[in-house]
Amino acid sequence: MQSEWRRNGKRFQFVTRGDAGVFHDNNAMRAPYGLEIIENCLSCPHREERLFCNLPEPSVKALSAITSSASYPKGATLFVEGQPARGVFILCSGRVKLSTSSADGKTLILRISEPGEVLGLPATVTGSCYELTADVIEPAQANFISRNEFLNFLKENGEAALRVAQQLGETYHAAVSEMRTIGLSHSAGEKLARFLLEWAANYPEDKGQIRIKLTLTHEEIAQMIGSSRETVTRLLADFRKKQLLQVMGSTLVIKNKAALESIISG
Amino acid sequence: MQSEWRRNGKRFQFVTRGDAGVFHDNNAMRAPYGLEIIENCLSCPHREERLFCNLPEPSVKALSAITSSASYPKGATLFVEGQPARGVFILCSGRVKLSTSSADGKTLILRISEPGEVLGLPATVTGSCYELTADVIEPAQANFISRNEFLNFLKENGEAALRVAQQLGETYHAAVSEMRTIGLSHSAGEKLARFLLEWAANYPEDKGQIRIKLTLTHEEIAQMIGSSRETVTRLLADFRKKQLLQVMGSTLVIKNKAALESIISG
DNA sequence: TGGCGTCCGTGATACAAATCACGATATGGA
DNA sequence: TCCATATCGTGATTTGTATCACGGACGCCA
Repeated sequence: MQSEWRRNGKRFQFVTRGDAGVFHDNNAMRAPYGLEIIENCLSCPHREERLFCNLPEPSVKALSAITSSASYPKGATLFVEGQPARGVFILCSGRVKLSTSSADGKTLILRISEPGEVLGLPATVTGSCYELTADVIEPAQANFISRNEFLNFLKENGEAALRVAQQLGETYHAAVSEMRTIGLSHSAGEKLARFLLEWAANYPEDKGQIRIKLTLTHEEIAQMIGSSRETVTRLLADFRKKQLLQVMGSTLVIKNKAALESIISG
Repeated sequence: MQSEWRRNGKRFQFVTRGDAGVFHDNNAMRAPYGLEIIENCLSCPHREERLFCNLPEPSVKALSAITSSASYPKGATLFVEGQPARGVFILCSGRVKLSTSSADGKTLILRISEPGEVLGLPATVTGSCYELTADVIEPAQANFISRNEFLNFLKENGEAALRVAQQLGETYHAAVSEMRTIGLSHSAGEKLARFLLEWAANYPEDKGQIRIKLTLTHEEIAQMIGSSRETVTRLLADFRKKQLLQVMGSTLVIKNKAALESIISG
């Protein structure tokens, strides 16, 4: 199995060993991203955390038998939009960017996946093509399960199938949420405020202030809210000037949550 | 069970008989939308079409035992965004608009549901709140299954759970597709072209021409592509002037599909 | 150490599209 | 049939923000 892809004007080549593939950029004169099969792991720290927590013991064993773990460096690509679904990736560590892009190179990021999430699930269960591209933005370790084995497993384990349905429901929920920030805003400022508040929802609040970690470039933020890099820069500067937030490296402190919320109300 | 909601400045009251509820607008001085339990139907024409086609016979029986059918007039609301999920609606006939709206009344339509689709599925399986509002735009008949009974059914019927997962995957796919039209376009014209082509994908092509039925107001189209009513009117007029399409009442003929596609690309 | 690539900051400019405002048509219920 | 309401069509105006252009800061590697 070997094929080529184009994305953002760069040429990509698909390299696979076993079933878990990884893409590398042929234009960059570097060694191909290493793909290292670590083990048939039973002990991923997130194995039981979300998708298959508390499954009956036989199911867990059956699952681990078909799972293979691999690690991916920053910049690696788990799968590409439009490519027939090979299977699912259960993210154990690191972070992965899920995006789609148009013919002219514009990119829309739908989601930054955290450890514990399952990537490629919708396409795998429906048997269609991956609808998004998954790029590693922080060195990641992931468990791969091929489509056939995964579907067979689900057929045998009704409980797991229900879990999968739930995970899909949550994924959909997140997508709708993302659509709201992009589609219901009158201005870019509103979009950015919505984005920051949603991002902050995962962090604890301490008397009106929230410290959040935002390891994204302005460019990437722009791609998440559907605006340009420059406006993101300007808006962040603006928010800082208005004492709404504070930036120290990759950590961002929301100083005035209420004011941010009032931006999205009008 | 009785409660009130606010949406777009109007007051709604929730009326339920059995488990299938319907909302009506108290400001309109009309009789409440009728909710008429027709039968515990085994014979919905779409029962077997999508979600539960070819299930083993006992499963079908179990399903029909917990299903109740009702009909809803135009303007009725099956469920409202933010309301705890009561169950799923399997649409037998008619069409339903799925939307979300912001505090200031702006509305984003995510999808127009056709017969055979299952509404409220994501929220029901995850046990959260409906993330969208479902309004009937063409008189509809739908089968309702309450959350508890539906989940129990899924636990007992692994095959059905898998089917549900697939349906959810397709729903997600459609959502991503919608995001692309809204998020990846540079201009409103591009969005409209994307929307029309996607809509036309369900209709047969006859030597470059496609006749599609588009029973949506300009306002609604605007809410689907995230722009204003006026620009939709202007753009449609523009497209007609350029011989890209032709409008006769609620049917729309795409005369030059290639040209529409070229709008998207550049 | 010097070069190179990526990322951030900021000005000037142009243009698309939201908004406002109004009239013309359709539509549907009493 | 007639009136009320929804929907459409179009002009004038204004504003937000994409885009272009450039310079500076920083990290990385030869």
